[in-house]
Amino acid sequence: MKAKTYSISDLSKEFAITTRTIRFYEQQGLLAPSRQGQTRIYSEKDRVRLMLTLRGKRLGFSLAETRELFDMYDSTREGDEKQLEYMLNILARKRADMEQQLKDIENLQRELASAEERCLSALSEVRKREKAQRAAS
Amino acid sequence: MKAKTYSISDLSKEFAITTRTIRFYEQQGLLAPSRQGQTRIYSEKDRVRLMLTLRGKRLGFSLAETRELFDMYDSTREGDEKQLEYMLNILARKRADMEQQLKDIENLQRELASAEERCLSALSEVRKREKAQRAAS
DNA sequence: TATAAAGTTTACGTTTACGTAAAGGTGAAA
DNA sequence: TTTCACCTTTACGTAAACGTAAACTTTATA
Repeated sequence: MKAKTYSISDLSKEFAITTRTIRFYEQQGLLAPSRQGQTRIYSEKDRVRLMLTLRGKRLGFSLAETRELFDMYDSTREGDEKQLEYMLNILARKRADMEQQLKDIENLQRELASAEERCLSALSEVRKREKAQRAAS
Repeated sequence: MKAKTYSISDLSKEFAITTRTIRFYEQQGLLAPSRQGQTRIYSEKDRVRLMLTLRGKRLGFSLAETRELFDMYDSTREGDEKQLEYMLNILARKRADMEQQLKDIENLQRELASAEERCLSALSEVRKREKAQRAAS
């Protein structure tokens, strides 16, 4: 039952972020580490929340949005009807957002691939010409 | 040969953004509309760039990044070897980013779906209990 | 015991991406 | 002709997400 814990620098190293960032997330209500005296002690749950927060960032979520999702997730246990309906709405919106992002990414991937092709062929053109030039000198 | 053009408010309506935003993007070098006197005239190319800029935003690109991509795309025509190699590097990085985002989205979609399930079953629980309560009164 | 290494709080600074006036020009309709 | 509606520039304001520095405590180690 020895629950694994982490120091702030453990987490900052693992996720390649500054301790300032981690404290800031706490201040924004995203993390709630326990304390040992003054020092923050992070549980596995805190670590997961940090991961989720960072993933949220990669997906364009604001910290406030992520926090809202966390809060709702927690309050879902209480089973308030209004809350549940509200959460379902948010979930539907997020899912729509993700659908859009999927399309965006697929399109961009296609474009990046074709840009890469054009780039490579332009590059081989340049190199062919260089070679010809060297041969002629 | 009558090339279609757009006014600033045309574009602001189409994309549901303010004219301030559009002018700001121009100031950041993302758009380059021609002028008729003082008034800006947007070409189809401008419109496409605006679309791409907005998509970039949805995918977490900064305006500076998007601008860099535009600039590179344009300068690719000139076929400078260094430039081409540089662009290929950037393209590779972006593709890796997009791969990560794809994974992020797939994971989040799964989680949203399961959160929705839990939410719905919690909701039906609540309603069942309410019904029972009404019947008992 | 002193000195580094890691932790803390407080607080002002910075960048990005616009928002929000203020003050004015231009052309068409009433 | 005046009154809209739409355009312009200039410029200060702002929210989000940290960066950075100062000043201090606690713990480990030489």
